[in-house]
Amino acid sequence: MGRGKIEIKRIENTSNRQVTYSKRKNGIIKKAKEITVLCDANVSLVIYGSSGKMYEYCAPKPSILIDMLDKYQRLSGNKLWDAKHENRQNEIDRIKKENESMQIELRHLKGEDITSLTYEELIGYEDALENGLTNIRDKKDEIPKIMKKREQFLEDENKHLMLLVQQSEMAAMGEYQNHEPFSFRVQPMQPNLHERM
Amino acid sequence: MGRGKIEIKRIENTSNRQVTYSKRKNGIIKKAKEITVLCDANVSLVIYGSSGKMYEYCAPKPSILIDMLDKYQRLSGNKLWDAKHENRQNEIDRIKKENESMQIELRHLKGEDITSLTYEELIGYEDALENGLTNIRDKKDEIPKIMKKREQFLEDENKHLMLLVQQSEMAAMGEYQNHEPFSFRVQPMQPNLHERM
DNA sequence: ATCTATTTATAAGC
DNA sequence: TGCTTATAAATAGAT
Repeated sequence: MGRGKIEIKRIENTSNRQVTYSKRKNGIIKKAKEITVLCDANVSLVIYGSSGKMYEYCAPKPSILIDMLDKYQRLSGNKLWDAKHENRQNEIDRIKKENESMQIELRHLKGEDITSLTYEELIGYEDALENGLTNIRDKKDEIPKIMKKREQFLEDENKHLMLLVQQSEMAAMGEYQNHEPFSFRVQPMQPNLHERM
Repeated sequence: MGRGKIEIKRIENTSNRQVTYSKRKNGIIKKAKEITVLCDANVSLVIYGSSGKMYEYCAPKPSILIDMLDKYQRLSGNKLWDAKHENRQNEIDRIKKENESMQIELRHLKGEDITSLTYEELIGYEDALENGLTNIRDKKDEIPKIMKKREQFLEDENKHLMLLVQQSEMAAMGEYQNHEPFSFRVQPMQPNLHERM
């Protein structure tokens, strides 16, 4: 419809294509709006020109779009975002299962809900608990030793500092006598000593 | 465009509205296809007539609808299904966190990764493990008792069955002599005895 | 963008 | 629905 008839095939001339795109896009949007009011239909319309990021959209209300598409999915059987969701749902299911089994294991280790366990399972848990207990106790027993060591270091550090203080005082007295500047820094011998045990 | 001009407002006559809907729907779809070919644009189009469940859809390929809408979301800032997804994502995050902390706890209970634990935490785990161990051992120790009990029952049952067998044999001999039918069923005394311990 | 000659879409009728 | 046709709308090409 226009000065000349055109074939329905890609318009090769770029600027022509752009112009036609723009005109027809408006036309479609207009039609969409018209059918919406004339026949109280719901229309969702999204158009992208190849020429970039332009898009247009039209519906009775934007907020309905999602509902329309939902409906579309249900009626057509075509999956839109459901496909995307499935993965997530699978992930959720998987994690939930993992979660549940861990919860059960934790409860069992705490000696809860063990009525249904077999003798073999009980032995397994017993071993695990004994093992854990051994490890925890070993670690726990290490700590007093570390503390003792630390105490020793602190004592040594104290002595060292005392010495430095004495030197400092002597130096200050010397400076007072000689009017010569003299300074130094107090450095801990064990800089990492205060880290967590 | 037609024999007469019409105002763009709801067509009150129902059958007229239906006809117009149908015609214009086809028109829009045609236009959508045309612009797709002419300007290599992407068009998604979903239409619902109020009159029911009818819908139509058009795009270069159905499969890209989802991508188009994704793009639309990103470009327009309008959230379509993202809103729906957010909930799920939150759920995943929440569960994952839960999962992780359980995993850590399990490892700690097994005596792994305990280097960073404080003395107090170690004591906590020690208590928990001792407690669990007590419970598990109690349960474990119960089992031989139950087995003994079960044995006893089985022995009793055996005796009972022996008796019945004897009676049966005697009855059979009687039947042989009297030619009178005589039957009964052997029932266990403890029907639930074979359940899991 | 704006203008028109033309093509297209479609309202009304059957 | 489908077909027809007079007419309204859309738009291709030019400005």
